[in-house]
Amino acid sequence: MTKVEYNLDQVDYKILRLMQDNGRINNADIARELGMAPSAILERVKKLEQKDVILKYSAKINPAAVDQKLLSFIFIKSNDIIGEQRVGLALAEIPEVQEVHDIAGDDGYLIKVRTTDSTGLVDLMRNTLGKVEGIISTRTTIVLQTVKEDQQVVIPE
Amino acid sequence: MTKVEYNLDQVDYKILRLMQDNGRINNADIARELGMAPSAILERVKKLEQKDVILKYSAKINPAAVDQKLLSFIFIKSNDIIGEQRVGLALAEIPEVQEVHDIAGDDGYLIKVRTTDSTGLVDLMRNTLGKVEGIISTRTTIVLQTVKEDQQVVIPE
DNA sequence: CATTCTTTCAGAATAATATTCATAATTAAT
DNA sequence: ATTAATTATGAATATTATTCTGAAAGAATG
Repeated sequence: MTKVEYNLDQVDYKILRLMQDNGRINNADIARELGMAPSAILERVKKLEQKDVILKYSAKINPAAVDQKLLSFIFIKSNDIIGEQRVGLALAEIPEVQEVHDIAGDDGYLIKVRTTDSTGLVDLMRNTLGKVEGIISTRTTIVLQTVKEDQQVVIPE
Repeated sequence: MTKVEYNLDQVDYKILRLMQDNGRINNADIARELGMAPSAILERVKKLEQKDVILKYSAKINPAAVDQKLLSFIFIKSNDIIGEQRVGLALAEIPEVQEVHDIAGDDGYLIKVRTTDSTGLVDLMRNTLGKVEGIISTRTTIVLQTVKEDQQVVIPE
């Protein structure tokens, strides 16, 4: 348990807002936006990366373009002991599983899964989930339509 | 309803894999990786952006670093008619709401919300959700711990 | 306060990448 | 086959990234 101090200031927040919105914005543009030198921006961005404030950069790909049209959420009850997460880690290794959350109340997980279609989902549940030791039951929720989906976080001040 | 043809080939898939993993990878590096000229990569990437295969680039920010430590999922029952989504669109406008999915079965939505803490969640539910017309009921699920969270999509071939 | 230590920034110099464009190669269409 | 359309290359130029030195600003110390 390492308590981390982030100590971000107003300038950091501005940089984060810009980069959250456009992960490929360049230092020169950020510098222009904030009225600073590019070299100063570079230093700050590197620091933000090192402090794990910025965790990753990624291109968001249209799931339909790669034939992953079905989105589902599955509640999974497991026999994991509190704290450990044998099942959770096994679930996390499945490529179609985008998220694994340990949830309160149900000694279980909520996972988010993308497959080609319902057949792909059934296959995944049978062939992959079925082989994970410790799963007691599942309850699947199919998404008909996604109205919003991003990971933009609210940045203070 | 516009049926779109994406027509992606092996090279596109390789580019997508690289960019999904590192949204800031540069054309020169992709070119080296694929044994092509940087200018050719640039053209393809631009095309992928225009065809909405690549939807967005973004920096993933550590929620804890900006004091958004609590993640919750909320099922929301609404009186929206099938197809319309008055409530869904209203929910999508809330900055703390990262995702809004129209789900099968319950004439309702599943939303993903980040707040500072449980107090922030209660405030949001009272002050913001409470003002959305058409919400019949809610059921909240608190996330204790996240094991995995990304939007990496499985890319074929 | 003065001094030291630390952090952050600016600005210049250089390295690397992005972008453009004309041409060649490849692929698809008829 | 021939033409048309797409995609790639390679060179030239524009921009940006990166490094580095010194200055400025802040924090900590006595």
